[in-house]
Amino acid sequence: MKRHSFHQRKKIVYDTAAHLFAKRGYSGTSIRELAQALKLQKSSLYHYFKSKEDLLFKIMDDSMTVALQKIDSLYAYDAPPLEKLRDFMHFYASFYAGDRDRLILLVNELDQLSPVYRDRLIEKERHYVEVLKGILTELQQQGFMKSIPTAVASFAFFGMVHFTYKWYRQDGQVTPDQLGDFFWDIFTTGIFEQK
Amino acid sequence: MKRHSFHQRKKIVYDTAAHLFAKRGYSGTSIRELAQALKLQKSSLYHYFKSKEDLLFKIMDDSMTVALQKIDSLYAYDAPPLEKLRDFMHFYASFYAGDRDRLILLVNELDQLSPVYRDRLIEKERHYVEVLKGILTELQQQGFMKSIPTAVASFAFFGMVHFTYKWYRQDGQVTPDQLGDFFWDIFTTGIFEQK
DNA sequence: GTCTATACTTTGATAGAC
DNA sequence: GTCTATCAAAGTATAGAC
Repeated sequence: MKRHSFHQRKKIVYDTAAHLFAKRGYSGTSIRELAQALKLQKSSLYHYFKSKEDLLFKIMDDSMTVALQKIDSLYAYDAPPLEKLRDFMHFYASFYAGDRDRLILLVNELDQLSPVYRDRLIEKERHYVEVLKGILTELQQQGFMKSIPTAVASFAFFGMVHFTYKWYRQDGQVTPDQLGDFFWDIFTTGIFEQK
Repeated sequence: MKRHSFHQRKKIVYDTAAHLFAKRGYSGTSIRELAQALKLQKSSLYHYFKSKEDLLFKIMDDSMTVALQKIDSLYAYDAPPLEKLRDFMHFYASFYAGDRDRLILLVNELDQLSPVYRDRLIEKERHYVEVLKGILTELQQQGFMKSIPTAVASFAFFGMVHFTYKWYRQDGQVTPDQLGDFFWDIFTTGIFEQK
């Protein structure tokens, strides 16, 4: 560890923690185990975070912040809603296919945080949903979309994407980009053959 | 508690455990907390299960067994694949909308079990997936379905349904049956307006 | 920054009286 | 079947030397 800079070491600590938390759960992972994985003593870890909860929060917050920045940058320009939807889906599907550990934490471990921390993340989470709902509303107003509630449709989409961590493997036959294509296809026109 | 039969008491214990495990996670819930919720002493609980892990396993196994029985009974008769798909989706969507706690455990806590227990459940889980993949394969052979990989389509569906625990509330505006309709609609023909 | 040593709490589980 | 009492192990976190 000493061969790296503080920032590099910190990243290793956080990545390793994210990996263990994702694999065995936040509550199911002890500081001891994290220390063993890093070949450090428990006490040494507290140089990189002030508590276990603080560690989880920072991992999750960083991940959401990065994702939100990219999503927002997708909308700096004014595109037609159909194009926005396609971009959103491809970005979202591939972003988390590329960082499975973080996806797992964001989906599963939010409730492990105490209210103060949790509320700050829920607000960001809401932002994701609102972006998609906004696009769908636009699509409906322009007559492109069925009259399904935008909330139901949004959560159907997030369900498809978030669930990928249970089965999708990046080293398999389907690339993240293809995955985005499949999801786009299913979500917009369904699995049935068009007549 | 004493006013009920052993079977009734046991059900209360297991339901309460399922609720706590779902809410705060298996690792995040202590036997102490469960005892408090039931107004019993910790030690008294061990009359109903032999270990915490045993408790989790039994809750999950019971739930999967019931679901599998119902799913299999849906296929005792020979229906066209289109009808099977519709039945499967409606059953699945409404079954777990009605027992949110169990759904959460099945989706989230499988990895908390040691291999011996886990493997038995994974086998049952595989059965769910195989049923749906089988239906989709039939649909493809008969030319009703696009050439999307059946695995991707299956997991897209399970993602939509499993994710409901994050947002769907039975006391809201959408009934479980309507939810099944919406999912059917999205999954088969997508959110876009048909031309 | 990392170590040793330690404080203190909470954990799952058992023994044995009633 | 529920209780009191108790245990060993594991949990998070801190103090202070180097």
